[in-house]
Amino acid sequence: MTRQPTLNDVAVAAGVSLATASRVLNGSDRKVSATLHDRVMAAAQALHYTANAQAQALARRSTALVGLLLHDIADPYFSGIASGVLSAAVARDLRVVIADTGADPDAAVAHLSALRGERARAAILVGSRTTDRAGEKRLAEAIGQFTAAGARMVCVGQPGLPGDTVVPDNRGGARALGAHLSGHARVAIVAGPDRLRTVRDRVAGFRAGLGHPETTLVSAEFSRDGGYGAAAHIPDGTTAVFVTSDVMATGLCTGLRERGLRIPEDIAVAGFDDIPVIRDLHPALTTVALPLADMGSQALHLALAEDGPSRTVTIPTRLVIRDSTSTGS
Amino acid sequence: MTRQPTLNDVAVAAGVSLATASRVLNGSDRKVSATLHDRVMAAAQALHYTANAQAQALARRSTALVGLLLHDIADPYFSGIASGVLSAAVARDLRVVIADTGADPDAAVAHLSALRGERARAAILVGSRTTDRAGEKRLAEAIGQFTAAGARMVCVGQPGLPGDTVVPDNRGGARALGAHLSGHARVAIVAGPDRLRTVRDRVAGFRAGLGHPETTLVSAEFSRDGGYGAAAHIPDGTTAVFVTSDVMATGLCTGLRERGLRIPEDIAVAGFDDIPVIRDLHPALTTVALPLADMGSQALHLALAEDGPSRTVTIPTRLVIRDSTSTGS
DNA sequence: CTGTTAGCGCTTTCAC
DNA sequence: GTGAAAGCGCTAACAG
Repeated sequence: MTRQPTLNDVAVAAGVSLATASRVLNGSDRKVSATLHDRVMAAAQALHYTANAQAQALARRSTALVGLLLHDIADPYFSGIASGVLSAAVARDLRVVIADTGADPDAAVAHLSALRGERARAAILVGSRTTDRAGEKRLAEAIGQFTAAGARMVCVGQPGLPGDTVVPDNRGGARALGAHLSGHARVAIVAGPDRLRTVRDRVAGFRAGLGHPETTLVSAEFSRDGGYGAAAHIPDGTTAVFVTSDVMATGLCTGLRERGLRIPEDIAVAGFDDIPVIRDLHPALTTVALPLADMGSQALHLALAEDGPSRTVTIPTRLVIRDSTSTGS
Repeated sequence: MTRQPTLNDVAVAAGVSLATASRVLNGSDRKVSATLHDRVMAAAQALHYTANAQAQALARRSTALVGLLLHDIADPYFSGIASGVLSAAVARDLRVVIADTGADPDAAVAHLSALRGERARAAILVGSRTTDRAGEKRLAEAIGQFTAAGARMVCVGQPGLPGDTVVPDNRGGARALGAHLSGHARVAIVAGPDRLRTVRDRVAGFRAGLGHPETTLVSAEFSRDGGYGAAAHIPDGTTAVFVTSDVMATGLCTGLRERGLRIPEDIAVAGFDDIPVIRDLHPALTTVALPLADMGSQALHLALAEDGPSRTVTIPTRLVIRDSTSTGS
């Protein structure tokens, strides 16, 4: 546990001033003679010098930190987006501070405050789902304080909050899927919480594409278990189900199967998002594909904007028909 | 984009000294009179003051940062562990800087160096799989420099590197699975890269439990596609396959099915890890269960140790028999 | 109990 | 081209 070498140590070892050492080691436009440059580099190398990021941040009044707030990193939807954020971040030499917000809206508020303390350049909030109006308001307020400090806020998949937004074309994608299933007479929808704009858009789009009203609407948690539980509420005779997310659909399929229903012979099932694993379900799941990693990268790019007004990036979707609806249409 | 209020701003607003403001706002054991305390709190509240984490770190010579380095956050094995790390971190008021290391061993080296610059308290490295000896050596060296600075290093699922270690009982778990499949005469193993100790332990344990040699050993990438591709190399007549990870097994099942094989009637399949989604495969996959989130929390706890020698935590495993091997045994 | 003051390690004018 | 010195915002002795 030796003390980390400081820039001063390097300067002394190289026989130059602090300023010179700083100029050669940490990108400055000022010129330094080749001789001194090499001496400093050699000294830094020998001492295994690494600049103290905190001290730099303090002196420079800026950091390379970006916050990534997501509902649950273990959920493939979120980890897919996170993956895109991480790869874009490393390409831009940014560091990512990550946190799960879970079901608690105030968790996001708390993390936003921490990020403000860390002087993060930006924060990316992915699909925080808040249960209460009051919580949502506190969140909006926290975002306001965060951006007031000069930081950038990007929300992914959840429009309506201040800041930049990356949203899929939920309505359009769902409409295409509805059209795909429009041949079915008895259609059920398993929807996540109605308060979520995402859910509403997907349901509305699906209905528009279907062309006739669904026979059943089941509301459930936006999780695998939510979908699993919803299986019990699908009426006999239903021939197709649209589920507002793949994660839910995955659970639903298991639940339907336990009821003795065959997919797609007895009942077709389609989801939304295109998380990787659904092509390995049996049958593989029809879905509306989202470029998850790409959404993450785009969010990071928005996060880098120096200033300017809020922008919204709409992500196009793509209908992917697989075996879970093969007898449909 | 107003300037963030500083502690000095708060002190002035409250009419107290910098020191007093510091004492009430940022936990000190020193006592402050109730009057001043309240005045400071009120001022801080009014200004939306949040301490500059960098300045604190510099003055305190310590941070609340922990690094989390994983192969690929989009892989459910890693995101499961990450989830445990995050929940343990938030409970201890630690911040997590995350990065994917991918296939490149030097990515881990680079991130470790960045973490050193950030004066992170500890780093958790999850299953970095390096291809070359030289890279591994550079990694060990980077870990050496990291810990020399007084930071703690924890490796998860990958013994052999300096620092603390969290490893599952791969051998024991695989042995139980081998015993479960010992009734099969023609057994194949689909193994990840042989250079990985994890893979070797799982293969060795499985063989010990099986009690007789397997008929085929297929080597593949430690990924879904690796497993998928391996399906082509399973000889006809094989009645059971052990795959060294669930992610690979997931791909393998799809590949086998495309060959027209029924699971488990024609061929039983078993994996390892118990990632959440495998219970929703059809048939649900038999596996050796690992408490992924728990492993992550344990890693974080090891990361918090003040000092002392390296420790190793062995994680017990549990055989979970599901339908993919139901005709086996 | 409260205030003064010297740093923490680095960047950045401003002189030389 | 190089160096001296003044901070960046906060903590922690050290005096009162």
